[in-house]
Formats: sequence, structure tokens, C-alpha cells
Amino acid sequence: MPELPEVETIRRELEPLVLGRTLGEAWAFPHGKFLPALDASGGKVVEVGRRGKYLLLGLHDDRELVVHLGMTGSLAVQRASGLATLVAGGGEPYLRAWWALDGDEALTFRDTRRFGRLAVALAGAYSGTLAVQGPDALDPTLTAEAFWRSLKSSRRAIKTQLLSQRPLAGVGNIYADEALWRARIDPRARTVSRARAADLLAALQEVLSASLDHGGTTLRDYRTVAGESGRNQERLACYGRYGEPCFRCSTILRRTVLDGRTTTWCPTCQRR
DNA sequence: ACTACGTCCTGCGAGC
DNA sequence: TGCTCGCAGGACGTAG
Repeated sequence: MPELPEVETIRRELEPLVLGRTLGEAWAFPHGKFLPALDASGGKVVEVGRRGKYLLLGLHDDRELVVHLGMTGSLAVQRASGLATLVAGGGEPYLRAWWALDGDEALTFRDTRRFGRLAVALAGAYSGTLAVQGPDALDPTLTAEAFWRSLKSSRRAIKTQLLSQRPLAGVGNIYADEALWRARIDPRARTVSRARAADLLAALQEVLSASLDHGGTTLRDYRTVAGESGRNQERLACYGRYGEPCFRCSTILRRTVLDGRTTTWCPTCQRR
């Protein structure tokens, strides 16, 4: 669920809390997705970056701790005392990793549904989606022309392409539905003109920026590092509103499943 | 190489 | 009241 605005909100809050500090002794939930936490032990955080939905903690030795929050992942800096005892006693069932910091503090990673994952990469030698995804959706150097060319290279539904992270990175189900509604494009469209691609890119940048300005969208689990909810959920015009009237034309918004993802759209405003 | 689909997880709310 | 069941969904593995 954390998409670009949520991950960026977390990044901004996390940066002053961990920059310049060393990740000490680590613990990880015994699963391949989280065990890489142990490899980051001993690394001093020299940068807190983000690409799409990935958080990148640059370490002093040219390695990076890569964090993907999945759907329910969250990070916090908290008191370290008692944490190990609590975990051993089953009192922290959703804690997936933690790193000791100086001054009796710890960086903690919780993830109820375990859709998140951790990795340690050497000097940007990424794997998986992080290695093949497109430019960040809010990258100012991303042009409408490049976005359109990328869309044109695939015959998959436009929404499926957005979720693939390949044309650009950071968009998930919420902002894909929101931007397609704003740009009046049917999520099932398989071809998009140059002009409509430009409209879609502008719509994406608008919905992502607006959400970022409001601390992200909290529907269920997303919380900031400080444990607070986002406020953008009050501004959603399309996502999750199926059965309710379109704010533009009052047509009842429709729900469909597209490549396994619930999709809300307006059958009147949004055209192929 | 591209596309489509199943899998991983658990809490929550609807319905009986 | 207490139970079952469908839903939420990003990335990845696999099959065609």
C-alpha cells in the first residue's frame, strides 16, 4: 500500500533520525525476505534515498540497505531496551527486523502481512524490480515523450503497465486509479496517443504531489515513522468509490478486476 | 521477450 | 454471539 507519496513521507521523517548513525547488532525474522537485515550490521548510514517505492539507506562502505514496505510495512526509531526480550516472548509478532542504534535506540521494521522485503546491495547493483523499473514518477527529467514511448512498447492494459513500474516507478493501485480518472483514460486501454500520455503523466504528477503534500493516504495500515496517519484519503476521487457517483458526471463508478487488481473507473468519463 | 496468472500473508468486515 | 469466507495488494515465480 505504501506508494511513492507514502514512502517519500517516511523517507523525509526517517532521514534526520538515522543519518550519520551506525546500524549495530541486528535481528531478523527467520525468512529469506528479512534475513538480509543482518548483512547491514556495522554499516553507517550516510544517505537516505528513495527510488519509486524502494527506500535506500546508503551505507559508508558503498553498500545500500534496500527496504520495500510491501503493503503493511512500517519503520520506527524507538527505545531498544527490552526489545529482544519482548520478541522472544512473542510480544512483537509483526516485528520483522531491527537494528541497534547508539543511545539505547533501535531502528525497527514491522510488517504484518510480510509482503515487504529487505536486501543489501553493493554499489547500486540492484536485482528484481528495482533494477528494471523506470525513472521515479516525480523525477523532473522524465519527459512525456519518453513516457509515451515506454507505454507504446507494450500491449498490456494501461493500468497494468503503470503497476509494473516500468514506464515510471512509484505508482500503485490507489494513484493509478486516481490518475487514470483525472486523465479520463479507460484503465483497460491498450494503446494511448502521445497527447493522452502527456495528460496521464501530468495527472500522475498531480495526484502524487498532492498526496505527498498531505502526508500520504492511510486506508488501513500505512503510518509515518512517527506513527501518524496520512490525510490524503479524504481527497480520493476514484479509488475505492465504486458504486458511488463520479464527481465529474455523476455516473455510478464501476468496479472491475484487471490483471487481478481491483479497479474503479467511470464508464462515461474514461475512454479508451 | 512478452503476457497472464497463481502465490505469499493476516486482519477485518460482511453475512449467516 | 460466533463462525466462515472474501477481500485487500506489490513483487515475483512459473507457464505458455
